[in-house]
Amino acid sequence: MTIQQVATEAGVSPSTVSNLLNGRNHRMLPETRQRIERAIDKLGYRPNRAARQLRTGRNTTIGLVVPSVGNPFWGALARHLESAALAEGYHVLLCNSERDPRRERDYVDELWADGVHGVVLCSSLPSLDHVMPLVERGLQLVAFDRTSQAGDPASLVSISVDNAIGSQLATQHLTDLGHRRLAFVSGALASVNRKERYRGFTAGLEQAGIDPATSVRAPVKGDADDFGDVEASELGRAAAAELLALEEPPTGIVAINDMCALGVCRGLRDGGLEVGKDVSVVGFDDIVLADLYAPTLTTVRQPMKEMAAAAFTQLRSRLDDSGPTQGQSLLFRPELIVRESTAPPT
Amino acid sequence: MTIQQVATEAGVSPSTVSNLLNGRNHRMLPETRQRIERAIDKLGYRPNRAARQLRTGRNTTIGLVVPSVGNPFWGALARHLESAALAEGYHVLLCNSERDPRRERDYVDELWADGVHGVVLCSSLPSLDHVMPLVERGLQLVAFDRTSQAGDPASLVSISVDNAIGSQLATQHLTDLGHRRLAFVSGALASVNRKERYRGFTAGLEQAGIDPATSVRAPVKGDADDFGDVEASELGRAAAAELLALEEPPTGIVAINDMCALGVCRGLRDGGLEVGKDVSVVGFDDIVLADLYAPTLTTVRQPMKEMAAAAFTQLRSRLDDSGPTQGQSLLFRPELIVRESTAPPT
DNA sequence: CTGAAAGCGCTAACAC
DNA sequence: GTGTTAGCGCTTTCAG
Repeated sequence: MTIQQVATEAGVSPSTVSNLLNGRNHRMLPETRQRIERAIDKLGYRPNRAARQLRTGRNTTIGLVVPSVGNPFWGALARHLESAALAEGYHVLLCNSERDPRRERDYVDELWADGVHGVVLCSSLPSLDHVMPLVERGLQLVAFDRTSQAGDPASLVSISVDNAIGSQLATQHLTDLGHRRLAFVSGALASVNRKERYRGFTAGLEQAGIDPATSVRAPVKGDADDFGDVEASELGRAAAAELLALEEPPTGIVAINDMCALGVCRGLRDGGLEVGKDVSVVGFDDIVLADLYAPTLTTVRQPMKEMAAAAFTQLRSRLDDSGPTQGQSLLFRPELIVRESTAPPT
Repeated sequence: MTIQQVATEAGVSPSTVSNLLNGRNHRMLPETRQRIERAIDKLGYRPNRAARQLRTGRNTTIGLVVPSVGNPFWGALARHLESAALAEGYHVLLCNSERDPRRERDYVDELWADGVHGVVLCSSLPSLDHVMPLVERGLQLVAFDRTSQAGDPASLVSISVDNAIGSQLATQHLTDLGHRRLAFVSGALASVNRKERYRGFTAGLEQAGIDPATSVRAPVKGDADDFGDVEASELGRAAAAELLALEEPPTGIVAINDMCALGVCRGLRDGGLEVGKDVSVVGFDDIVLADLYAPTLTTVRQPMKEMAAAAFTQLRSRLDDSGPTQGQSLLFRPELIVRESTAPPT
């Protein structure tokens, strides 16, 4: 089923069919157009993308590289980005880096080799050097959940929630409730957003007149290898056990994200404590499960839908050349969602 | 960066480079080979996939169409399938149908138009008629989580857990504990696997000498529109409310999947009941969260990793022409995982 | 063992 | 308005 056959069927030349296919339909008689459309329908013709791409160097696929589809947060991003893309006739190629820098780079390379010119990269890495060569050759990059850094490519778009504010809100919520002994639970602070969340935590403490030095960041050990997402829950659980073993366990815990928070809750329960009573826990992300859990989880919501839509819009306008070529940062406002997992200390 | 430039650099012809690229390297002197490899490295050459595909009609991408990446169960499938594919140099293009039959068909069409010849389809639909035209043209299809049906294409591979046995195990577990008033909570029984799970439920009841007519399938209303996955939890929650309003509420509940079960637990809690004490709940899938929830969720585990690996292996061998062309069904054995959400009735 | 040549399906100048 | 033409980068006979 080629454009040639359609042309023959419609009694026109391939280029006329091509013109129609590419929206240059003012260039032909309405009746010609009709004939071509009928031929297309009759033959069930679909343009061959490989040929089209070979010719134009363009395509309508964008890449999405996420740390882990095992975490519903990233699943939600995928859904929303896909919806936005689909509505404009774009496709999304989803890649799962498992927070492995090599895999991340390999995927971006692969995407580029596949002719994908726009990628939404949810990178855990502080530096984007590993993808710079491609950016220099024209790859359009949107960094998601990672604010701009000094060494970033000039054309980079960054889309992120304000992580520092988010976890400061979380922390402040706990101090407002009267908690004084707080802990921050995370894996390695190996990514930009994690560092910022930690910064928000300490800022929140200081604001409440608590010396950050007296608070705990757990787990203290194992910072190097505990960076996963599915593992986030296991990590939270283990961290909770560690915290409970302290002389003066914290009464309030800020977790790096909801999966981790859920693990923390599990760990506290292992230790015989009741979350939302003996200990308060705050998460980050507001995944669907936060509202299902027992107790329901107080957390910091990221406006995912808006962020995903922005990511697509930015990418699209740059792929079109219709947008600015200058980089920019979009920082979204996080929102504290208070539920049952937090309460005044007993 | 074309094959021509590599050829020039290495002082050979493009076809020799192509031969090397395609594993026909016995056809050349070792030193020629060396020269070419050096040239490739030096120039950082990567074959253009579009061109290659245009020429050969083949590619190394497989499609995965899932009902919803918002459900961690499908996220887990994506991860495992991707791992298996990656190890063999294949890519996975993930598509999210949101259980919309039209979207499902459109995606399969799109994939085919993109030159994808193999698709893992997690279809909710009893009939695969909508993709038959493509199968007739050579699309290799693996149906996941959907057992073979009478009208299916002869070449179809089906990979699924034995759903009937799974939910029979779940039901039996409840009856063994002494429960006599049971309910089955699901959205519309619109898919093959859901029907089977329901069948397993009734089989389990009969085996325990309970008349299925006295048990409840909830929700009774709204069967048409409540077929989603993220919504599964909301549905479970609403269903629980309905059940509690009955004169004699069930003491044991079998849910269609874990997300739904989590919603049920939430709904029971809304009603002031304690799961694993006042009421027992069993899920299906064994998502990561089943073991995090409070109480931890008794559920039926699907051997996801093995199933995903099988899906890829089957697809691959058929794309290679190295496998059988006959269809086949692979039914995996589910496993009951007993946790805290089930206990004898009080 | 290596090279020359044809063409996959499409698009975009450029003619007419 | 519509057709002609020249490739995009690659693979694969078929010659040498």
